[in-house]
Amino acid sequence: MAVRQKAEQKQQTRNRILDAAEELFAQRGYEGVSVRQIMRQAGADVSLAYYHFKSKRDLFDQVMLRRVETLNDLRLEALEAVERRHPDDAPTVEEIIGAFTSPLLDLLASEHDDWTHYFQLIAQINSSPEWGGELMTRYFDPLVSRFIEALRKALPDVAEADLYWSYHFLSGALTLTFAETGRIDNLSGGICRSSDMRAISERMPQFLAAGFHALARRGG
Amino acid sequence: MAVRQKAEQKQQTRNRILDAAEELFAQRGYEGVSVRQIMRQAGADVSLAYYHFKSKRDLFDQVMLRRVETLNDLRLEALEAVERRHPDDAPTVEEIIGAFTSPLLDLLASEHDDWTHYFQLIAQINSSPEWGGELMTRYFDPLVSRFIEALRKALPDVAEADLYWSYHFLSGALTLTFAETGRIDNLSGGICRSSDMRAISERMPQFLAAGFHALARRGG
DNA sequence: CCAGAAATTCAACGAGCGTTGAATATTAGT
DNA sequence: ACTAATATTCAACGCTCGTTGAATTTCTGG
Repeated sequence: MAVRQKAEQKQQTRNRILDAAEELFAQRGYEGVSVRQIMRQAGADVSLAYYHFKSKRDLFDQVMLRRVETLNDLRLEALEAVERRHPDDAPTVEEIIGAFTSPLLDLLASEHDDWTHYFQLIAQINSSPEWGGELMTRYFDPLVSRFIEALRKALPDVAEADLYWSYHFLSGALTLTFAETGRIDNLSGGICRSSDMRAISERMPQFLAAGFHALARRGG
Repeated sequence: MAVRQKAEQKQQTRNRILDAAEELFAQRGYEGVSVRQIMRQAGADVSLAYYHFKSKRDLFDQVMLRRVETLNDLRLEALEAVERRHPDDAPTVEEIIGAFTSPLLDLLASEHDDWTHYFQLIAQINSSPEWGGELMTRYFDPLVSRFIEALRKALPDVAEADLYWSYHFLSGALTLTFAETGRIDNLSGGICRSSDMRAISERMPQFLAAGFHALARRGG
């Protein structure tokens, strides 16, 4: 039964290319990596990249798209689970932020595939003027708006501007943390490790929820 | 009196090159910009770059170095001013964070030169695995350690790990905010603007100080 | 088993890259 | 005014870049 063998192989190659591209883009950025380097790492000929993808830029977009739906679905699911646990009242800010962050931690702990490089890539995109505004908006806006709506319910008296700025600070803390640059390892002299997801999940939602409440008090 | 004319002109050219490099590196990253593009924007010949600087990488390092001392001095000065106002007790967390952030706002408001691109560049460096760990440590570690020391005094019962993680979240929020990617403009539909420094200075220290206190309560 | 499709390789293009050494214009010291 | 030092330009090097079209191997359907 060698049926469907070719199509499977094609997907497999395509994924090997995407894996290599994801890792290298995450490490050195879009412009810092050549198609030749990607294909060398993928163990395939240069021109094969242009059989599977339209251009270098298209390859980059497909790297982004491959995982974004999974991520958004998991986050939405986590938020809905939290809301189901509160049929009458609103969930707490900390619970909502937990639903936003814990899927990232779960994915990093997954055995099937490695999300490390994907999160590093998003971190770089997010703080780049060239890509940050547009790409992040395109891929994450609907989901983020959904979370902000939930946060608005949890903080009924918060001013709109305070809500968006709070989310912005959250976004910065989140992306730097998952960028895993090793900065905190250096700075703390080894007390903290970038890769210590347990330490992060125990602290980040608490830290950020307190920030949200502090700004919400401003308006009320 | 045309004395010293040549040396002045040299500094002027050098600064034109640094200005162009700073802006382009900030927009498209180190690898995304060629020496030729920089020199075109500076209005000078390509090879002049190699008269003033050893290499592209050296040019990049000098872009970093040109402003880092000014920035670190202002921040240290702001911290010491805050401490002078508290001869007996410790300053509050919010005051310390204010000393860390307000120099950035002051510099952005300065008329003499434009710090926008420098902060954008640092934001990208900070969240890049390639540069983030090492470069940030090299340029900012002594100053940051000094601030962490002040924060430790303001939060006497805080655990070391909580302190470093809190600073890490602060660093993420800060760098994304000064990256001015326009993300918050898109997301908020115009309610918030990346360039609204007043809105930032009114909110960021408060938000972050609340986070520090929340984690400090964990240990105590 | 054979034809046609599909996946992969080979070879090359024009362009831009970082960098250099020699030539030239400009200024400084005497 | 002349010379030496300095600042800037010109021309080119070898290399890698993104991309393409044709050749070739590998699999599929009848």
